[in-house]
Amino acid sequence: MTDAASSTNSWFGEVDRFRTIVLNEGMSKLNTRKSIEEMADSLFYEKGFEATSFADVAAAVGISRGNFYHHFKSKDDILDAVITRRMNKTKEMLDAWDVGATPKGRIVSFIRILIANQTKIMAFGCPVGSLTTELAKLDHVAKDRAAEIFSLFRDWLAHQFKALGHGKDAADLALHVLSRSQGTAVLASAYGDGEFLKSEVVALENWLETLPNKQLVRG
Amino acid sequence: MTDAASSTNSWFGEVDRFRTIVLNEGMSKLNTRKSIEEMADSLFYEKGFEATSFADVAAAVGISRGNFYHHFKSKDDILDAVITRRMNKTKEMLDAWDVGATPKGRIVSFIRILIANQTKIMAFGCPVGSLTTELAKLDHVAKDRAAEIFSLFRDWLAHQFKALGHGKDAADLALHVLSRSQGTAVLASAYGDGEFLKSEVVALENWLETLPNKQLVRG
DNA sequence: GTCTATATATTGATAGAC
DNA sequence: GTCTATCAATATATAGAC
Repeated sequence: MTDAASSTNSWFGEVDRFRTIVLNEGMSKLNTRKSIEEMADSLFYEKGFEATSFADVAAAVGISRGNFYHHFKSKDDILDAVITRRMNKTKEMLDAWDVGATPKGRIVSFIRILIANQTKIMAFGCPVGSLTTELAKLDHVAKDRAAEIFSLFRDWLAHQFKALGHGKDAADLALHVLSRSQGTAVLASAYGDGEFLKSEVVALENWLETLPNKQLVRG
Repeated sequence: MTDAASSTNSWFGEVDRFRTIVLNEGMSKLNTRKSIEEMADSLFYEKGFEATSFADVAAAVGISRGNFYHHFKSKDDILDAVITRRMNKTKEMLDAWDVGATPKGRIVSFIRILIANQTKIMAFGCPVGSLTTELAKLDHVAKDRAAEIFSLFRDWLAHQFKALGHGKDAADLALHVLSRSQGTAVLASAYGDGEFLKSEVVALENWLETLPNKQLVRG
């Protein structure tokens, strides 16, 4: 696990359904906005966007609801900030994976997100997949922006497959890996089944290993 | 497409984001409950459970909100009825697929749900996967009952794989097919990408075709 | 920048007339 | 069985004191 990865609270960490009040005492002014983004990120993931109210976020951060609107003008405004935050965290994580690894090793890093985040995924599913699905149902303006988080992974994966010599099929292979990981998250969450999650990770790594070896490019 | 399948409004039919009022004139009393179940089923699928209000369902059915509570005592009560309805519709569909087909042909029928329901899946995802994910986040008591819809498919698929001679791996293969279809639905919905959906269906059918041929049992 | 108080709309749910 | 009227709670959002 990289530092960039472990700092992303919506992807990592322990499940806590009883989080209530996190006091804001002594917090600098600028950091209040960051705190709101961080807690909204967690709550949107763990409760869903619709089911999370301003009161929930305000209570979790430890500020009043009124103060809230000094930092964000609407709920959609927070959603936008959360999506931006997730994109930045994702970029940090992918950048960290790029250091000192082979293309195949990087793809394995991606696959093993499922293992690293197993507890949260079994409780809340995938933060990206569940958000895009909810925003699709709401016909929300931010739906496409949320899908761009997927695109960060997709393009990064395609880049790795290109490095492995799958120039022509790289985009398809990237979407395939993304799709397999999404299905695993949905079922692991529905059943709370960690063994299934692990077995699908093994199956996906085996699939990767038995891909036709086009060529090996050090990247 | 079977009759049982095409009568399930939450799985089939055209996307209609502008459905508003469906008049209830001349409807018999007993059918009002059924109408509520049917509209709630559609709306829970298309808007999500949390985002669907009593007013939404009542307006769609064409009754007043007050009348609503004569048929259901709470929102959770409707959810329960919707889950029961979906389980019954699923059983009808699987029973229909059992008639006059080989085990492999039946599995193909399942895989091609993605094609048959492509329009709705691209707009709203999979009705089962999206509901279980939402209920998991809400920590809802009906979460496990919703997952039982998955189990109907899982057990039915496992039965087909057993008939194909995969006695030992039948359960794992069933979950794998379920997982692949879920991932396809999530990404097809996030991107609104029908070409990706079709290509994953082809890939899944190819996977099925290249499975080691254990034995062929007519079922 | 943060708070309390408040406005307004909508939520799930109830009471009682017809 | 269906309706109108209404409830209490909560939602997003605003106004203004400190």
